[in-house]
Amino acid sequence: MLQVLMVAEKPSIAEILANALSQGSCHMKVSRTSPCRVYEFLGSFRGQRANVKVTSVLGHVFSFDFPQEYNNWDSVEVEQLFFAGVRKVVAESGTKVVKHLAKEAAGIDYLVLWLDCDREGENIACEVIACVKDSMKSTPVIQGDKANVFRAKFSALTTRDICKAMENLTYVDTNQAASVDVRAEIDLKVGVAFTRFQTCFFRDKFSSLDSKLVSYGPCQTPTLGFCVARLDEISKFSPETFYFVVVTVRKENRTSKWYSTRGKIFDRQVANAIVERIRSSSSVLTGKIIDARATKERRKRPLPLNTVELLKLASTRLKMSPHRVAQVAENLYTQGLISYPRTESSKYPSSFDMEAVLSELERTSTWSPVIKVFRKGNQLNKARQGGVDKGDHPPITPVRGVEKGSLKNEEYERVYELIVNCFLSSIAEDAVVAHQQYWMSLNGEKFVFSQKKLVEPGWLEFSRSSNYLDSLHVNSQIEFEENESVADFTVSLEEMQTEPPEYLSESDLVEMMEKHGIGTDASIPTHINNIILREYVRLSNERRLIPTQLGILLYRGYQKIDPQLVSPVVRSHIEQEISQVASGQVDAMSVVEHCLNIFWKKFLYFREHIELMDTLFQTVFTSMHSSGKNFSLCGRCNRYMKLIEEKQNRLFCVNCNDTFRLPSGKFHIMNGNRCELDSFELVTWVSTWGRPLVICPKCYSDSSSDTLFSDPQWYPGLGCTQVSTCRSSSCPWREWHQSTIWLCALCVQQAEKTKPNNSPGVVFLSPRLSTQIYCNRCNFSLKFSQVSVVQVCPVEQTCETCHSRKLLLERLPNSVRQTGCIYCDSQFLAVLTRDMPRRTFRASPRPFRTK
DNA sequence: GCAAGGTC
Repeated sequence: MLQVLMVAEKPSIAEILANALSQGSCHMKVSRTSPCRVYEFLGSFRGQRANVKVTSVLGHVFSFDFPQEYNNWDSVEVEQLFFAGVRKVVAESGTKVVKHLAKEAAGIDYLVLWLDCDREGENIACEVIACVKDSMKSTPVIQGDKANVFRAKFSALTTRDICKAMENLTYVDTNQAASVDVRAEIDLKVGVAFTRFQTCFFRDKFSSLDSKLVSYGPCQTPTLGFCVARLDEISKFSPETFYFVVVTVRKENRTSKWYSTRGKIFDRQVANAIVERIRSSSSVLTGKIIDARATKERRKRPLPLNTVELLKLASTRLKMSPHRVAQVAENLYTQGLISYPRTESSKYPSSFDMEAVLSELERTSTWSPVIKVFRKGNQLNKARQGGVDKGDHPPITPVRGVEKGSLKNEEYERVYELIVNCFLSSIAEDAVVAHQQYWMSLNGEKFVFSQKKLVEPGWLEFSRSSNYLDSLHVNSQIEFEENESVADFTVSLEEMQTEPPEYLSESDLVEMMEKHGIGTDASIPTHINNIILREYVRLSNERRLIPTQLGILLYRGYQKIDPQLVSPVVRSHIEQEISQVASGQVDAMSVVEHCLNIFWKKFLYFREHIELMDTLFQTVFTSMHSSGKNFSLCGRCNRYMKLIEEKQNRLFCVNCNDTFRLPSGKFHIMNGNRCELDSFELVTWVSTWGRPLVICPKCYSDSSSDTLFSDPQWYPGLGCTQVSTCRSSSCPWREWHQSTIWLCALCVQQAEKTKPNNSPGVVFLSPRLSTQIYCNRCNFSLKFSQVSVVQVCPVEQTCETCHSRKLLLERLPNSVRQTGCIYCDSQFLAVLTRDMPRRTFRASPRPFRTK
């Protein structure tokens, strides 16, 4: 019997496929180790009996990365990244998948690939082939008569569509797959190179720039660009005052507002003159209706829904972030309730069965009244002209009818409802609005009054943009007749101001990104999220994107150096080149080389002119040179270094132009005590949680970056006195280290309970008052009573049970000497009492020095 | 530590 393996892009689709293809007769193979489920059934393949297995991957199995040696930021020249040979590595989510596929493909005759029908899908298809090539019965052949690897292309997860795809198997499109690799390599190299360079350049330069990463990306940066460009429009705007001459008419207890046909008047004097002229009329003033006109206006029904439109609508109407909407829609899709939610098409294919969707909805009690209304008022229209069929997937529509309240939560309900409403709107009749207008002449001035009324609601009945609908539901129209005289009115001036454009809304941004080809419909939400996370923009309560200072500076900097870097045009250009690879017109290698060559040159230019951006940063972010106060002495040049107290505390030597990172907390100067190793002046560090400790800024800075918390020799807070980095035996502060005992039991207990990442403090014997023990992190503190001399025994004499260092005591009054462990020896515990008051310590503070 | 693209 033939052995056939089918692979989908995600587990949920594998399940749907298996059920559809086996008519529900498949069974799930249970395996704890597999990352993805496997379904099995007996069926047929190409006319033969076959044992069919259906499983999946979890998106991409591989991703591109630099070889290990390129990962060191300090040793790799950034420019070299452009010439590095990148390799495909197993992606984090793919580690188990590789083995899983190889195992399931053992001995199969045929492989059928059911990945999503886009370029990424073709690329993943190739990844799957790479994983199974050594397991299949014979070498994979992906084309021609001898092919044993096929591609199934489906556009909806209905049984009908799935079976149709099965009957029309095609081949993997390697050109499309290659185009994805091209994009990946270019994005990786360009993004990483610019990001590393910018980050390193600015990080240690500006004290108040506490962002760790100053990233650049071919998608995220142009996205930021859109937001700042709008800010520019807003700041360039200068408001203007304008006036309307208004006549308020009362008739049968109702008022109507009539506007002068002159429209906006920007000159106040002119506007006043007009009002005065009417008011000062010598005769009794009456107006006369000189014209009445009724017209009808068609409001076209919306186009069928695609992803971008869904993201926009959900942001404006449901106030949901694009990121969240994408997640919810994806879920509705995998539950089989809506069609594939990532599509660019806004035109139903000719085969699309609207009636089937309608009757599916009609089966539910929630939607059946709505469908009834629909059938009564609407012909089953073909959707409006003007949509495009991108050939990927059909527009987003409901697939199954769902009762209200049966979905996971409110968000799901609302997104589903939006999709149903959009579907109904798209196939309903156009709406018709009656437009009634009257003209009146008053002392030579002409005024117009207009009112609208919804005559045929059409699609508006299903659209939830109720604001618009409400505005049309006027109680009743006010009517006038031609030649009618109007006597009861007042004339006034209405003052208004032109308004600046608003910050970009999420919905606007999504639209602009789509228009310029920035990101895919699946990744647009991620990019928006990204620039928020990096603090280049922030999201206002009205879901508008407001650039931050950092975002603005970056944008302006790129504009000064190379405006193309923030321009969407570059991305579009790359996309075009890639499309040529996808269609097989150009080979992948030459496009990679061509594009990287361009960006390499851009990089060199950018690096050469970075001071243009630097100047901008200097105006806003405080430079190290001008901030901070003179503090302790540099061990190299013996001049004062500046202490900069920000999120990340630092000491900066203006003379050596070097930065030393300090832990968080407060610092005091020590009177001239120097580190024996590097001559840097020692400082006292008072952390927010514990006791003061002495540290050497240089030793700390050097050690803190590469020391692991798991190293028992290093616990933050141990200060200069810790063993692993300080090799000086004559340093007087080594005494501190010599008095350390072991980890604080209370901290350890606490860490086990709550935050395992927080390393515990260390208990040590007070060097000043040798009858006290305290922890440098928590407020744990002990005091000896009836003991005269206490010392910490040498390192070699540790407790066999708990590894803490033993203490030497001399008991009063007989001066009996004994050694033991404070944690394990009961006789020790007897002379220890808990020392409640928390002591504070200060190492001879003195006034700050000045230059 | 860094991109963008899948999906979890």
